[in-house]
Amino acid sequence: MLLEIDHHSGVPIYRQVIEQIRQQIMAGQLSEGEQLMSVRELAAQLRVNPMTISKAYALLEVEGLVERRRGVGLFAARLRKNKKAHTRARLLEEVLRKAAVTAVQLGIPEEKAREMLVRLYRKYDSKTRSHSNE
Amino acid sequence: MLLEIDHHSGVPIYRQVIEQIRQQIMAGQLSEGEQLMSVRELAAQLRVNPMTISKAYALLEVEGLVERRRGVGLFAARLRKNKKAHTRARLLEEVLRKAAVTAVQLGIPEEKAREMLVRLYRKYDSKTRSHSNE
DNA sequence: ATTACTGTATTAGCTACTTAATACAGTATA
DNA sequence: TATACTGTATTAAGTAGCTAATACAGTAAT
Repeated sequence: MLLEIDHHSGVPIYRQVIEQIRQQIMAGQLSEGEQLMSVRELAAQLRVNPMTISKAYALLEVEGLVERRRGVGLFAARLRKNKKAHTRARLLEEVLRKAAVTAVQLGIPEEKAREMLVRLYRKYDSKTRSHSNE
Repeated sequence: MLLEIDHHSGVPIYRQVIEQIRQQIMAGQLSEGEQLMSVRELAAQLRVNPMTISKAYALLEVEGLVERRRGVGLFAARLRKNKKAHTRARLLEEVLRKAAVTAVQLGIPEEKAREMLVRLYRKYDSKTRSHSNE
């Protein structure tokens, strides 16, 4: 498991941890049931206080993405395929909802909003593919 | 000009002011060149410190949506139609970009993201229409 | 110049959030 | 029980952001 923290981005450390672990789980890079690095281990790697990691883990558990077992460790939750797809859809819906509200408020036609999304999707999709070959 | 502030939403007052005025300008409810309420007037109406309003106005000017003239007042900017459309597109693109990145990261197909956007758009579009008849 | 409006720079206090230090608690193994 | 790992509750310090009080500055009309 590789995480990178940008201490100068302004984004809180615990949120960076959450986002990166969430994506690794959602993208299948972390197998279900697999044990994650311990609080202290990850804290040492990132040169950060253990409580900061513990907080990130706690919020990931609320999301249902990991299971914490005191004295044992932290494990990627075993999600049903349905659950996994559902979680993905929920995460996407959050951001798409904001976009939809904005479009409606500004009086931008559905078609134009749709085209803009597709253009942006393809832009980032191609970026991702090129990165995966590095 | 009618604004409503929710002091308990957690959203800073100045941002609530910005968002509501921005929307009123973008939706054409505020004519171009029209004078807006003065800093002190709006501050009194919202029972807020004048500097809070001034800050909101300052940021709206950076966006190019209003013009401040010290000693005179604040006016809705005279935007070319192109400029107006451009501003709208920029505002929408900001939120759509986040959605596109999320969709790509989660491996959600373009088609599904597009369908979800359309569904949400229609949902909020119909809500807006029904409200305008109240 | 005076008056009465406009907006604003500075400063300070408050609050919420983030992070960290410490001490504590659960589990597994010998 | 002893040890060595796990995670965690409490507390406090630091920081950033928001709001407000005050005094200041520009404009217009008298």
